[in-house]
Amino acid sequence: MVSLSQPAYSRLDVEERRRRLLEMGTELFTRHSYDELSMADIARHAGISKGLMYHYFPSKRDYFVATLQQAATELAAVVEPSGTGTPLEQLTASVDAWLTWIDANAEAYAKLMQSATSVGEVRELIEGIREATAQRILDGLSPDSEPPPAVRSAVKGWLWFMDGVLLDWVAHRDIGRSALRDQLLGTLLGALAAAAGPDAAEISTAG
Amino acid sequence: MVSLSQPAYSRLDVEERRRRLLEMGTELFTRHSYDELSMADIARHAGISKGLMYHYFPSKRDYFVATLQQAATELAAVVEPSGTGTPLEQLTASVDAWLTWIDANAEAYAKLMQSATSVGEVRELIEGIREATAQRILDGLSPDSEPPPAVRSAVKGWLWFMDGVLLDWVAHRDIGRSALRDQLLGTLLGALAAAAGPDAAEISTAG
DNA sequence: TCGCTTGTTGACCATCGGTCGATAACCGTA
DNA sequence: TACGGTTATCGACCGATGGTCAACAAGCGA
Repeated sequence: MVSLSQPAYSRLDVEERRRRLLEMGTELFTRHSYDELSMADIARHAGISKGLMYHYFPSKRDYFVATLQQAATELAAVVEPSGTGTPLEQLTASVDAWLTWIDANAEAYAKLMQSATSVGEVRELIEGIREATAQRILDGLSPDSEPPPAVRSAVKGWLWFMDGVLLDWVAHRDIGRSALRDQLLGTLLGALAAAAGPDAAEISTAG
Repeated sequence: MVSLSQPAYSRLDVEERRRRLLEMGTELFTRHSYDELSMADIARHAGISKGLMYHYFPSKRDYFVATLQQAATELAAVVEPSGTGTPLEQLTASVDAWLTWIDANAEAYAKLMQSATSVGEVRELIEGIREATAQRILDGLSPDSEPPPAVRSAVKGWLWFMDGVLLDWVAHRDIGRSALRDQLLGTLLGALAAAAGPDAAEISTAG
């Protein structure tokens, strides 16, 4: 009477299990915030024991970050400049791709930005992206020389500007995508002009 | 032998105790991050029991937010526009005051921004400040009419720009305060120009 | 000196992230 | 079909944390 014909659980291939857990995680974490979910919750939701979660992911944070990795790499590929055209053209294309992606994944983007609230790793991840992007832009501006502090500051700040505008955008949705792209790029030029000093303000509009 | 002449603890007036706890908190939280400190730690540091902490503050988050309140109101008063002069002059003064405050409290500012990482309430607090500030600026731009989406977006994004630039500033400290102020204001003008459309870019430099 | 008010304590609880030895499902082999 | 080894999986357990609460006692007024 004790032994049932059906096994108490089914063994899955490691990669298969891992894949399922990640898939489920991406969905769970877009619906609930990081600390709304306990590992016990997640495990229960997956129909496995909590211990097994830790067999596949060393920590809750690791699990969370891993669920973002997929979207992150996909996103990085999209924004990656083509390598052809002037730096400004490349940047325009990148921003355009970036906006298109967010347009389609607004919820995920907002959730990501908000999740920086709970998970320090995400903040570092975002900060890392900003840093790398800033470096690319600065390289495009002056490939060889060290940029003046004001220019570095302007580019860095502009990336914050983008996130602020984009969060506003996904919240309101009352601006066209191409108009927004032009506005973003225009602001970068304005910021660079301001960085060059008030006397040089006409530089940005002259070119 | 059991009873000592000295009492085991001393009773303090409620407001006095609360004041001390807040004062100690502001100092503790600028040295350690939110989740580096447990309530037990804090209580031990204050020489009281953990239970008493919860007698004065309903939760750890509440305690944390309360410690920020003091600095936040002080800061709001500093940045509050004088009410005299043109909107641009008022804004200039506000930014200047803002930079001066950060110059003196760089550590606290960076810590605050970073602590948004751990405590959702702080993020909401910052977001609330941005919202209110944006409204003030928009009122200064066009007191009566609803601003166009692009303008609202530009102002909102500029406030993010500020935080990005300021974090960069406190990290590097390689820009003069007045130069930075001019750069910030110049960027706002550039952002507004970009919001008005690429054709109207000369507006910002014409004035 | 007594008794009341209430600031204060310390034991206690649920939950969380995380660990680990035991168990049993599945596969290769005979 | 039975067996044995591999290892995916379980579930009991741990220390720490945020939070609760009944009981205690410091200080004050009568």
